[in-house]
Amino acid sequence: MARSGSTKPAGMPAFVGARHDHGQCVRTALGEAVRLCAERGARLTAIRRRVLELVWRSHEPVGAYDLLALLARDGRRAQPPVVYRALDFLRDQGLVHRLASINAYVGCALPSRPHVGQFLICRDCGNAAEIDDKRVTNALASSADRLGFAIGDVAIEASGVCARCAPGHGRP
Amino acid sequence: MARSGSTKPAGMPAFVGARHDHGQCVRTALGEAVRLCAERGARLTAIRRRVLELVWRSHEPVGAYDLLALLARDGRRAQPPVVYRALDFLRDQGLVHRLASINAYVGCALPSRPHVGQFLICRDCGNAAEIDDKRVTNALASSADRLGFAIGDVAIEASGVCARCAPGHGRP
DNA sequence: ACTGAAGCGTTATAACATAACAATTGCGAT
DNA sequence: ATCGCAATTGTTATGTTATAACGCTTCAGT
Repeated sequence: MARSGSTKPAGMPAFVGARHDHGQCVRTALGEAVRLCAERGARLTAIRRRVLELVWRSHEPVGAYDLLALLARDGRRAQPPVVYRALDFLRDQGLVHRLASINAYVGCALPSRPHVGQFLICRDCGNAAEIDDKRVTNALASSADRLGFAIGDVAIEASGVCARCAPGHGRP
Repeated sequence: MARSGSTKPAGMPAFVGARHDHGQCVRTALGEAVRLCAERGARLTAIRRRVLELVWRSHEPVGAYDLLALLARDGRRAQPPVVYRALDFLRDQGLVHRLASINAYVGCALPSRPHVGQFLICRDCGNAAEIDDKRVTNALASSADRLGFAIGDVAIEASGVCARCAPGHGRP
């Protein structure tokens, strides 16, 4: 969260506050997505864009079938493959991450450069914060290296309780 | 693998060789399990023990439904909850880890003390190596700490290609 | 032996994901 | 402009993983 009370800086803060300007999060994310896709010649079609918007509805990771239900509210009667394909595209573009430990998807806070997502997932509020601690990835890479293991994809996910939800922290 | 060609030391090597004495792995793992459960007053019942044995059939993580099929070969006509309950127990006891990224289960190489499992999963041979690099967990803990996030469970899983399966490495 | 708790068997269903193929759309080359 | 190819989307069906719920059995302590 933005514990300092500051508004969102350029890099998404780890845990956003309850009253952060989420519209700004969404605008930034969508803007970046449009820009990056254009740059790459990737087609951010209507449904892909819509799924990305829906993923960004909040900082709480959302399940594929939840997205399906949300699309249904739009009047679309989409089937599972529609959502999974959109998610695949968005993941390929680095716009969305999948959290394997909870089978859910979350918008990427740092889509412009490739990185290994590290997530802190609050069991209470459900929010997920993406961090990018190079010490973690470097250490893992070095261990793998020593074993001659060539790393492809990495999933680093910690579940626990965020500061805002910690006992003793009066809910702000 | 046991790159040095040594036999299995006290701590399981990261990637075991093709010709390692797997019987020894199993005996050690089962022995430890019996000892730890006795120590804790936890009941390693027949089915739990059998599931643990089956998980230890190889170093390749195994799916719950695969275990079900293996149990069926024993003549048991077990239903999914039977396997999941056994796995839950074994996980509670730290005897088995779940790999969220591939929905599979693997025997714990270091069951006697609690630890955060870190896994390298080979896409080619399917084997999973458990490592325990404190730099990784310390770095993650420190990042979480700085955010006031209290870590509960952690999943760290890297998929890639192990040394034995690497191109250019004549299969031994 | 009695009893309460833990474990197990069983049925049913929930939740997550993909295969396969048809229909449509976008888009460059002619 | 329109042809033809490739990418995208629609749709049906099914596969895979996991859990809820409830009754019966077994075990340990008294």
